[in-house]
Amino acid sequence: MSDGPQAQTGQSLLFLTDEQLRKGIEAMFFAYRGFTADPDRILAEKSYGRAHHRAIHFIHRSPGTTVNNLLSILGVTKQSLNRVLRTLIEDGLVASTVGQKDKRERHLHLTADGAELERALSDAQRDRMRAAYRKVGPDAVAGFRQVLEAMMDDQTRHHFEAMKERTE
Amino acid sequence: MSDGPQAQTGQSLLFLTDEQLRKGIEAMFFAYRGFTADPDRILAEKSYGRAHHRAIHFIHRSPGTTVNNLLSILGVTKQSLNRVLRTLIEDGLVASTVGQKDKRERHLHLTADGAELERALSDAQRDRMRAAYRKVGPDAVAGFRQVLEAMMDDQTRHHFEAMKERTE
DNA sequence: CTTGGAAAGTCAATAAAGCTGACGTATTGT
DNA sequence: ACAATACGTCAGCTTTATTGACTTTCCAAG
Repeated sequence: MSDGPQAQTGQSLLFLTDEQLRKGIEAMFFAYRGFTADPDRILAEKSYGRAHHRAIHFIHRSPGTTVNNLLSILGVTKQSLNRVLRTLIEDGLVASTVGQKDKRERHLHLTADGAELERALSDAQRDRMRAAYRKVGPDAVAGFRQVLEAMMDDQTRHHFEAMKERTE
Repeated sequence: MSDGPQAQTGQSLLFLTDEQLRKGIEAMFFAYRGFTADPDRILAEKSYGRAHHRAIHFIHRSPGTTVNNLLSILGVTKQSLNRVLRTLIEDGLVASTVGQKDKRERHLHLTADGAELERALSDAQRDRMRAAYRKVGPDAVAGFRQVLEAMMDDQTRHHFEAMKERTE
């Protein structure tokens, strides 16, 4: 699998042509679409959308998070998140409990059903990612992660780093 | 910048934990959002959306492409694409010409104005990607591209490969 | 203890972008 | 001649987002 001039190492990257960059842009577009395809199918069956998936994902990763916190991570408006959150709570996938220290806050957790759905969704994505990782090897994976982090907004990277520290 | 256990090379990848995979999933989410943020701002000014961006991008990359071809690349319905295409043609960014060989086909091209907008949009993304590439170096970039390609659907990768061959 | 502001929830209106289904027209190919 | 293809379009629907305005509850500072 020859990968074109940009894989020749070192020097060639100093001549980053628009064409090479454009291919990176497209790879990002196509890969992201493939990346969301599996969960989308599962979600469609339950008539949920990506918004629900994102909420479930971040509640799973940060149990007890507040609505405001979720808002700043997801970068959407309160109204948008609330519509999603309401259906998840009604359907018994997410539990909302009043804060002990600050009673204005609601702390969000996944219920057993919610955790089950989270599992199904992330299994699908993990399988795809695991397959990709296995295919290309650890060095490529390290590079992948480095580029992704470098492409994030500063504020976004801050969210990401903060969560990394919690678990790594 | 230590990058956790998965950067330790070789062996560690055989123990791909769910946590490590989940971080890859999130990095993908955050990076994609950062990646589309710049063009989104430009598009919002002209009251266009991402759908317009995608159409412009692929018409630029494959000048003279037909509607059906664009449909299969973008993976949307005829009606969805048509709504976007109509506004682009009305606004004078895209030209649609009747096919010479097969007069049922319409061949799509960017006008001067269309090319100008394409340039503005891709410049924003290229700058971000160039910055990321410069930051992490050529080996990481090669790995990045390899993982992205490995994550695509087979059919999608076929689109991507086909276009690669045209230019590389 | 009052009051300002923060956290959350909600109502209404709007928009972008996708979908399905049904049709019509021009053109091609069998 | 006739079926199939490529395109365009009409109508109606859904999801996901937006903004603006408002209420309730609650914390904390003056």
